[in-house]
Amino acid sequence: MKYSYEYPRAALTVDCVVFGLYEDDLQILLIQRDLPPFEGDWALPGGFVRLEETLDEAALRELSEETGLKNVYLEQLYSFGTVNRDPRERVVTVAYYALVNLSDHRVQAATDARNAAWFAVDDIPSLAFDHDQILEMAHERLRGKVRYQPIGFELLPPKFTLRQIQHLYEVILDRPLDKRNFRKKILSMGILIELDEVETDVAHRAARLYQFDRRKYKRLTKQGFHFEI
Amino acid sequence: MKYSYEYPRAALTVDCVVFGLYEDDLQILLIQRDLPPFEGDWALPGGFVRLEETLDEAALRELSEETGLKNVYLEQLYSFGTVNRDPRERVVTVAYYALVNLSDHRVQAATDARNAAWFAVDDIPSLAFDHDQILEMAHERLRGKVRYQPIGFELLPPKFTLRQIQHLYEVILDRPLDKRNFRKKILSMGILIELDEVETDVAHRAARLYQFDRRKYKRLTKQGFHFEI
DNA sequence: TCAAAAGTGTTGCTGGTACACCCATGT
DNA sequence: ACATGGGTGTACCAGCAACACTTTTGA
Repeated sequence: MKYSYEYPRAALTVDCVVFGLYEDDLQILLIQRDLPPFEGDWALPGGFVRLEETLDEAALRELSEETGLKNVYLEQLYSFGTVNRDPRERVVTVAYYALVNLSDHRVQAATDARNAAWFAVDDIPSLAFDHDQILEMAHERLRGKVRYQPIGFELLPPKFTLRQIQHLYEVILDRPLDKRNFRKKILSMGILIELDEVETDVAHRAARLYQFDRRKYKRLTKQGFHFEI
Repeated sequence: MKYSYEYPRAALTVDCVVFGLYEDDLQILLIQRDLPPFEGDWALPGGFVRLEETLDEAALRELSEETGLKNVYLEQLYSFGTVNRDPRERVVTVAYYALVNLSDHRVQAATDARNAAWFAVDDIPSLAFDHDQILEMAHERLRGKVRYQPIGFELLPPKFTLRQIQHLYEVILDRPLDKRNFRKKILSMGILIELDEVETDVAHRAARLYQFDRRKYKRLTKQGFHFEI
């Protein structure tokens, strides 16, 4: 009890909704709490903001500490400040969402190490605090933003097939897309690099691999190009 | 100095970017600071969050206290938490933006009472703290959101002409729109109520007045309708 | 040879854009 | 009568949606 202030202060935390794509599911990463309140319940990874770090830094640090994840796409979502969202005292949280590529196996291993687990977004246990609400908003934001910003690529490995991107959009937008129209559209944007490689270890015709061309995307954007699915 | 905690805590504030439309300009409301730091500089209205109020409540309270504004459209923008954004100590701010209807003359009067003033967004003095950056983000958000959510009406009086809406969009989007196409589009959405009234006190043919039909908009939205200019 | 997914074009329709003149009203 | 903005329709074009079959590959 060494830090005193003239007026009472809320505690400040960050929480992260981490999305990953695993086979046919959009998943999120949860941590099982080992302390009250909500002991044993699942919660979003997160923790207190330190005085010497920015909000973004706090979110990245907590992610790394609690889940081992690094180099993820991270974006601020919203700040939640209901008076009684934490039963102990007033806590305001700045929520973030992150997109990670699950097919990178090191990521999987890193998260296995702790009391963290992946859950399909449409099969989530009830969460601690107001984390259900945070998750809901993050999911909505992802569904919205994925359509007009090329953030979907963050959920895929660096080299991917057209089928994989289409599948990603189908899972996130929760509706089927026409194969030919989808290919026509995404290729016509000119933001994919067609590689001289095909996928391996598949029991059928191997599909061509592509890469997202970030430089070209930025260049086009400056010229008024607008990504949209 | 009566409130002590085990770990140091950042102070938490809210700040509001208040937009209004006045003739040919999109304007924002600023407060002149009468205390250091940045004494005499212009800043966004805002202040400390109290423990017994939510973030939204804090923003509404500060707006009311500092500018007299009530019943405004308010939406959370982003939280700013750079370590040294306030030279005194660590302060994290949750920024909001508000849209007000300036033609309501009581609003004008209320804001005249204090050291507050309206500035055209493209002629803003340099602001205290990181408020330039907050303003920039709010402006961007407004430009983006006005196109796919019917928030523009918040800047107009309850009864308005088609010319006024079009002008609003031209000012915010900063480009001219075709009169016939604009009218066709906005009327075809079916979210305007055509009144049996026309504007008064104009030195030419009076234009018909319309009202935004919130109920109908909500109904249509539930049926999958998507507003877009 | 079978199973599985890759890859590929055309047509119709919808909705956006471009564009100019007459009308109503107040001064 | 004139100045000012109100109000209106059409033609073209681009881009979206719907739709099915052949090819490649590994098992």
